[in-house]
Amino acid sequence: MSTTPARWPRTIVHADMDAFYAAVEQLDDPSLRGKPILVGPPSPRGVVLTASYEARPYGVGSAMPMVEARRRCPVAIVVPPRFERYQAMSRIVMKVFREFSPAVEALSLDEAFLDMTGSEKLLGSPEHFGRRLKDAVRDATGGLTVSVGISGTKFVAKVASGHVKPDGLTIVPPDDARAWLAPQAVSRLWGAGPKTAARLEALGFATIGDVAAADRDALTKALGTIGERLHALARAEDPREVTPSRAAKSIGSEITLDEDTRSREVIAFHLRREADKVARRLRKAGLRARGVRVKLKRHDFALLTRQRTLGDPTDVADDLYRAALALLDAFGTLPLVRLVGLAAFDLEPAEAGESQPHLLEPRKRTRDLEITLDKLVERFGENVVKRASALRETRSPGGPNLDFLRDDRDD
DNA sequence: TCTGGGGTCCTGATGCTT
DNA sequence: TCTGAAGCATCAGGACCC
Repeated sequence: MSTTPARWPRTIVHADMDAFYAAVEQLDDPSLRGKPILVGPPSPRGVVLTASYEARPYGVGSAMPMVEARRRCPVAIVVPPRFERYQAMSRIVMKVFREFSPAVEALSLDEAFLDMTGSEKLLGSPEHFGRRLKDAVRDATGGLTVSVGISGTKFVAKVASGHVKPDGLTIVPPDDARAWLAPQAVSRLWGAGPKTAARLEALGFATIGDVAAADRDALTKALGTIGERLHALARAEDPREVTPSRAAKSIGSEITLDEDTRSREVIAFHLRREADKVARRLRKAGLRARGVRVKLKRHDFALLTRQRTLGDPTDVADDLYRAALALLDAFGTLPLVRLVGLAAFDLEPAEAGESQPHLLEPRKRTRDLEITLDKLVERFGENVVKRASALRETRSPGGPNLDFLRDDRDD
């Protein structure tokens, strides 16, 4: 075994903040420290985004329905998410990462890969720069901890960062990677979710070592290309590079309704709001879309989608909304739905200037701003607007229930 | 337990073009 | 002009990740 990075073909670090949203809340509010907290929306159909480590012994975790999490952990304090605050803290963390390597690939707000290949002369052994990275994050954030995995590939580094949590540091020399992975469950393979893991287990593969030892062609025949990929990962073969930035391929927004509906008017009302949000984000990103996709989730959780290519690329809410209405017709008789979503895809850069909010043509801004309460009532009818407003009021009690009507600012 | 919202990638079916 | 094959693009759905 060698932990001397000079002998490593590549040195990849995966850094994963510990219970990030919950940790930020505990950092900002000392009264929450040391207590079980659940970060998640107060909506009756919400799920837990992050549970603090104090809450986890009660059997709660991410993606668990909030109702169930509160049943399991009645003493937990529920905190609504503050994404702007998490984004601000994430920028601080990513800045620390970039002080260690110019090649930082953010996977989400709270985790990133760093390519540290060749940095051993400057920063010493993986143990040494791993500890320095953790200390730097703690100092820059005022106390947040990060778990770090270091190995020769992205996949092994990622599994390693999750090996000891919170505040862990796990180093897996490339020569040891395959043996280190071998006893772990197949569900730890990147790309093997519940369905694929169940199929692997049905085929007799319980551990990553079992997959590594399998015949590649047989695995590919049984599972398709995913089988080939999992076989390579299980053998610690992962040539993917750390890529600092990737262009977005789609921008979408969706909302789970507090009550299921089959009303075209109510669904159209929500599509209008999602179109406004998506258009605003397109302009902020300096992008226009060539395609629009509408997503409906049925009451039984089956997903239905319809998409179309637009004649001209757009970043205007009205264009997205018109396309969405046409797609709504393409569904035919509407089922009982619980979620309404709209996404823009086939993105391309907007022409210079048009992406800047302050440079938008007055006519274009007027087109987005023209959705006033009167227009909504005219378009959907008073009852629909009242119903949608009432639903919103139940989600944001006390708040101005139609504030989104003015929400055209490019924040 | 009863399931969010943001995405990416893959697959099979279908339709268009050559 | 018609037909079939091949290649490509588009669409809908599924699985996955954080």
